[in-house]
Amino acid sequence: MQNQSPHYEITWLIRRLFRAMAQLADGYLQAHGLAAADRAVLEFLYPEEALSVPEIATRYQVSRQHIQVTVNALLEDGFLRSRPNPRHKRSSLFALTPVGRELFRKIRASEAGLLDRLFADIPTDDVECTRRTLQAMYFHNLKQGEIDESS
Amino acid sequence: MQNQSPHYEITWLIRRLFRAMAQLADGYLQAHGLAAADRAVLEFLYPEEALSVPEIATRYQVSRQHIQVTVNALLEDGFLRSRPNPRHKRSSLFALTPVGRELFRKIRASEAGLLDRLFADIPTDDVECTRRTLQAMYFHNLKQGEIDESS
DNA sequence: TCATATTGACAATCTAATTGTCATTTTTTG
DNA sequence: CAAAAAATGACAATTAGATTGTCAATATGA
Repeated sequence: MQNQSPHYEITWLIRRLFRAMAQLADGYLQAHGLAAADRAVLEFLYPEEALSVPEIATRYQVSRQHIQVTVNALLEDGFLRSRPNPRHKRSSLFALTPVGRELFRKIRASEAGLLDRLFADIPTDDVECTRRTLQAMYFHNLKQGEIDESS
Repeated sequence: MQNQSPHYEITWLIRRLFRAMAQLADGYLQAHGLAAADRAVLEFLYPEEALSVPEIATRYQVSRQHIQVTVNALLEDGFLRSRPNPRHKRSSLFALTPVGRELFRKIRASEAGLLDRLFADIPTDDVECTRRTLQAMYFHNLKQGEIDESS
């Protein structure tokens, strides 16, 4: 895989890194009894923003039904609370409870150790350059993929 | 998602880029009647290397049974051919047929247009820096994840 | 108001993958 | 060389994570 174009190599590496990261992530997510979709929902709500089920589904690019189930379970477990949606009377907004916020904080702490190892030998400048580049790719990519997020 | 640590942001972007890329990939893969695993097998065999089913499974980090099914189907479709394995008499090696090679070449051509758009506005230096960084992350990551590939 | 769209709930289905099992080699080791 | 251990291919059952379809109950907007 070495002698390909740099563009191709980067996408190849993104695929492999995603799989490797997902595999590592499974470990600590399972320890908390969570699935990847649960983590994604918590992540979307970790900023102050409260979102409705359809909004989360749109951002995560999955069906609203899937997120509905995920959110209902997180609600049941006390990680989320709902409050009225000023924009839509039937579809309430969801936000993290203190417990839910603490849970996501713990998940992030678990990840931190892995991240440190993953980036151990990478110079700071390269990290920043990579961050900037991937961000440009992502938002460029998204525009052609007909999404309009702003966060 | 902006005010996180750069490390965290990079992994966040990798997750999002993977999903966005996978979604785009589905389009042209389906057009060729292929699934992601098919593409992965073709990709592993696109270099001259001929591999056995267990070897491919190890590299792709999935169960050998899964790759067995995939390889059998690709063989049936005439994209792969088998030849004796000098290292193991029962487990034959697989390589691309000319048709299979041409198929993967076409897939890569379909991807090329998407890649160009994805990297359209990224300076060459940034591309190279990102490639180098992700590669370091991947191989660092893999070592701790008990894999020992050499390609 | 009335037509259209959205939402939540639930069921059925789908896909990609894992795990389990078994007979058949193959390899290793005593 | 013989016996034990491991690897392989085939097949079945199961799982996880998601989609799609449907429907009744609201909401929204012309």
